[in-house]
Amino acid sequence: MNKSGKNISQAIIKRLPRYYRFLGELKAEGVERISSGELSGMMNATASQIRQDLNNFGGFGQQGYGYNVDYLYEEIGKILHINTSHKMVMIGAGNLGSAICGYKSFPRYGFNIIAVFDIDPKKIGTYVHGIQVHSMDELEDFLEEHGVEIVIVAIPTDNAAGVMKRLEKTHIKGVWNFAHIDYDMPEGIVMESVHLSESLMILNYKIANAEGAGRK
Amino acid sequence: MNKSGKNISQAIIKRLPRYYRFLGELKAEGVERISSGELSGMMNATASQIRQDLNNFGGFGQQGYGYNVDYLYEEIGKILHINTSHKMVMIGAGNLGSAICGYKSFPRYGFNIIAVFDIDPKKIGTYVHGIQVHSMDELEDFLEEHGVEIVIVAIPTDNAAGVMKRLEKTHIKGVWNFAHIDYDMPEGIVMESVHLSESLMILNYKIANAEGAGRK
DNA sequence: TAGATTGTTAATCGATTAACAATC
DNA sequence: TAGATTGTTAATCGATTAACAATC
Repeated sequence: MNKSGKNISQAIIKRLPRYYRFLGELKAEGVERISSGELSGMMNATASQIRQDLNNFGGFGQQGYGYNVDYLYEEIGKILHINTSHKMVMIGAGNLGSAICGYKSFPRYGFNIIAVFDIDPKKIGTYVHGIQVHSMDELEDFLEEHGVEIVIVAIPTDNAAGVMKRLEKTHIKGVWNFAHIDYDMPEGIVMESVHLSESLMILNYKIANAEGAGRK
Repeated sequence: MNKSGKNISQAIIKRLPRYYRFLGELKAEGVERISSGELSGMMNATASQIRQDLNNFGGFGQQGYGYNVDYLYEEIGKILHINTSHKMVMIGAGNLGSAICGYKSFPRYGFNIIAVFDIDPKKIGTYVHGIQVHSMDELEDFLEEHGVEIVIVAIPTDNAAGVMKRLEKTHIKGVWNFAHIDYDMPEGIVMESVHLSESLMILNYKIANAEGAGRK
């Protein structure tokens, strides 16, 4: 899990994928080694924070040398459990659900959406980016049968709580939620939400309160 | 701006839209007043934090009574500058861009996407959820002419840096970015990013390291 | 008035940054 | 070896929580 069994803070977890992205870019550019100081310049973070963060998981660097890019990329990938296969299904064949089904880079990281579910009878049996749309009636059986790990929820708010209630009784491990809802999943099921409209509101706040927003 | 001109932390800003959402729900249910204690129960936050957060912007409550739901909803809406009209354009007529153009709730909050831009000549002149697709050649002129405030960027990573470079020379106020890129915008342009794949990686990490993930 | 609950100050907790000894 | 840079401990900073006087 991590170096000493100690708990990793949310703040650190959120930074891990960003480290992974930057290291991936360095790797692609053929950079062999990097110091925390150099990374800090690229990432708008202190070198100290980078070293602290990484040391929660292990001593990946070498004094006097820095970090080997390929190795560190690999190790963070392991921490994030990337490149092991993850079975997912999408609930909701609307605009957003379809768009996510079309994400080209997901399979590359081992994230495979193997089915879509929708309540609209007209959509059932059709295909979304090559993935078949099933009836919501089949949901629980399908999840069980295929050992689905992650369910993506991309449906309107009104139906969200009902779907969550169904999901909490299944053996899935995580919900990736795009509905405008908070929901307390039971222990054993993790939920990560993307609240798009909240993100837009934050942007809006920042625009209104930007340095010098009053001037000009 | 805020009560005393003091700086509002990122942590607080991120919570504001969530308060707004919960208050909107209470309002819809016809709840008239709520105490920080009750809200705290609903929102998984301490009553103390709620009162602290709100008091950065003003004394919206009343001792012995709590907060009037309608009034507080209204006030947070003002803080977030919701319900004033915001002109936006979308860059990228792909799956994600189209999906966001189809978001029904945006116009309700004053967010209006008035044009889409794409590099694909085949898409130019077509419509995405009723919004016309323009050539990228017209971008700068269009932004200037219509006084566009926010640009949504939903394009592949490869093209993102080039587009950001063009945007930083315009008079827009904010970028809502879905591309897998970080970019330092000049002062006066705010950027808020939604990194979907990072969110999925975080979910993945949490699943792997969930309490009892090792057991069963 | 008495009870409730805010607004706000003080205490605590946690996360970030700085410093430096260890070591490649 | 000397120089560089990590890993890690200590210091600082900021955010959260607790406490309570103010007041409706």
